[in-house]
Amino acid sequence: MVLAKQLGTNPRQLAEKIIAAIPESELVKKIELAGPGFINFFMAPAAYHEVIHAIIKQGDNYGYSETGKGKKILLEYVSANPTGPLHVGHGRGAAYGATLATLLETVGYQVDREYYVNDAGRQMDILATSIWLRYLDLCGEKLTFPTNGYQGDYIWDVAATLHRDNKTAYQHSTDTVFQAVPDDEPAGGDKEKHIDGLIANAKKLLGAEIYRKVLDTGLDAILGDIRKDLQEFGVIYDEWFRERSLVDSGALKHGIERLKKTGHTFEKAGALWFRSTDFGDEKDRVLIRENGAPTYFASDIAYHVNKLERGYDQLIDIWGADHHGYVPRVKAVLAALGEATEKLDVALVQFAVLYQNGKKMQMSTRSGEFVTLRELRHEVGNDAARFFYVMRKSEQHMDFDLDLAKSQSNENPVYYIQYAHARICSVFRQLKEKQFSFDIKQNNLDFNLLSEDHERDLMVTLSKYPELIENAALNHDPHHVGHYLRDLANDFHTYYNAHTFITDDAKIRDARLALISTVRQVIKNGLSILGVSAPESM
RNA sequence: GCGCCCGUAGCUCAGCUGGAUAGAGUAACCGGCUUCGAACCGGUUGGUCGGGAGUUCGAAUCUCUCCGGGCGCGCCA
Repeated sequence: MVLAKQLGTNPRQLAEKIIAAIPESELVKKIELAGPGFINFFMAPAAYHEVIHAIIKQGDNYGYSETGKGKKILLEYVSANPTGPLHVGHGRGAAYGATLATLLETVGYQVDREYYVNDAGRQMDILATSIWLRYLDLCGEKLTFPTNGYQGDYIWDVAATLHRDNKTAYQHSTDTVFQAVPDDEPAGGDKEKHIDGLIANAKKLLGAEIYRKVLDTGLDAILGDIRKDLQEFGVIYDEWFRERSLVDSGALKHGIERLKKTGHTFEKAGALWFRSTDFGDEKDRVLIRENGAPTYFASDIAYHVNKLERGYDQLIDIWGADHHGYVPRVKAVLAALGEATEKLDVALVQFAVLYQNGKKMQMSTRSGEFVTLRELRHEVGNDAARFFYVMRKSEQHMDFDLDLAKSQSNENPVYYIQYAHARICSVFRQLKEKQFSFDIKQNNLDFNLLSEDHERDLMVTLSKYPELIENAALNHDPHHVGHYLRDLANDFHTYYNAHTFITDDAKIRDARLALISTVRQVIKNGLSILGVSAPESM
């Protein structure tokens, strides 16, 4: 139909010519012209049998390909600020990134997984100060906690550790701590100026060394918690890249220098700027502030330069959708450096909007109001959480009903798929109990006996798996895998209810057992990509 | 105000590189267990694909515009 236009003929006539030109094949029973110009191929049964042989032969590797062979990808994901525990919003990026990484490996890419740790900058100062103020409270000081401080309970935990290990060694009177600090918002002041004043006093009173110790106590505790959380969620990393290391290694300076050499930087009002508008950004961006401190953007430039210099063919960043406005300026950096901007692919993951008791929940690390990823995992289990997250297209806004997730976990299609797997395992257990035996490797299996419609449907679905994986990987769309597995499980359950596998006819029995064992294999392979277990019973 | 993302069945979502009567789950109703696990299966009901215009032989899919929702527009990160 596409060609017809170019050839100036109508689609049906062209289709007839094409059909006439197609050579005969044993695998094709007949070819038909249909509708506005479709060509339908009716396959001979033997064509479907190929897939069973392929799955038996390839086993765990069925679905693998070498499309990306020799190509290296760096995938950076989650990278949440280490200022508090991961919440359910981060879980989506974690599940998406982990699944995408596995998918890309499945189609042959070499993938390195990386977490960028923002352990420098103002957020860290606010964290350290928040901890110290809670510590002072534990020392018996009476004080009003700043509006802009981190108010979560985990801050108390860190403060308690600090107090236990150091007693009152870092105590200062509330008067001196709040000396010359501008009023907080509730008192009619500016909350930003208020917290900045407290930070300045903390640094002055504690001295650089102790201040750093307070900060690191918090950073280590929180980052350690994040690592453990992700690990338990089956989300792994090859590298935890520290923002601080950019300064220590000179990479920050190096990144700025490289950008300077392109001639797209300039100085204005005592600051160093990047003329990102040369490359389509909305406005120019500051690299080095008037006070000499580099911006977060400067660090990020250095980080991306570093990534590029490590020799990757492709960089993938997974960010929360709230950072979408940041994409043009990072792309502008690549353009300025003469790199192809397509080399960096930023995947924006939309927020999960949480509902509890039918009401929308607002989450904020700062205010301490959030549902943690850990709570969710403990409530619904890792498998259900992983599957639920990755069932939705990443750029789709997602409604997450916590009550539903907790109370009726059977709503999650993951159980439907796992059940199919467990059911097949159960059939093989039954087989043993009934004193039958089955060897998948026997060479006298006769798949011509698989003549039922349900069996053909199953074989067709199974044969689509490798192509599905390829598409899901290359389009960065892991959600296709979940939907496919649901369809496969549905084909199986339908088959199961319609026919008996363990029959007295050994030939039919063996053929059917071979078929369902390939179904089990594909379910296992697919769930494995999603980071979900394939239980033998449930 | 400008920019990006989203809008498909009562609800939660697929389908979007243009193709045949728009699909699942769930909810509602009907039916199926003496037989390999009923956490299952079959069926019925349910849709102006947000509205409008355009391109095309053909539009949920591409373009424009409007409406509705989310997010972003710092010498914060």
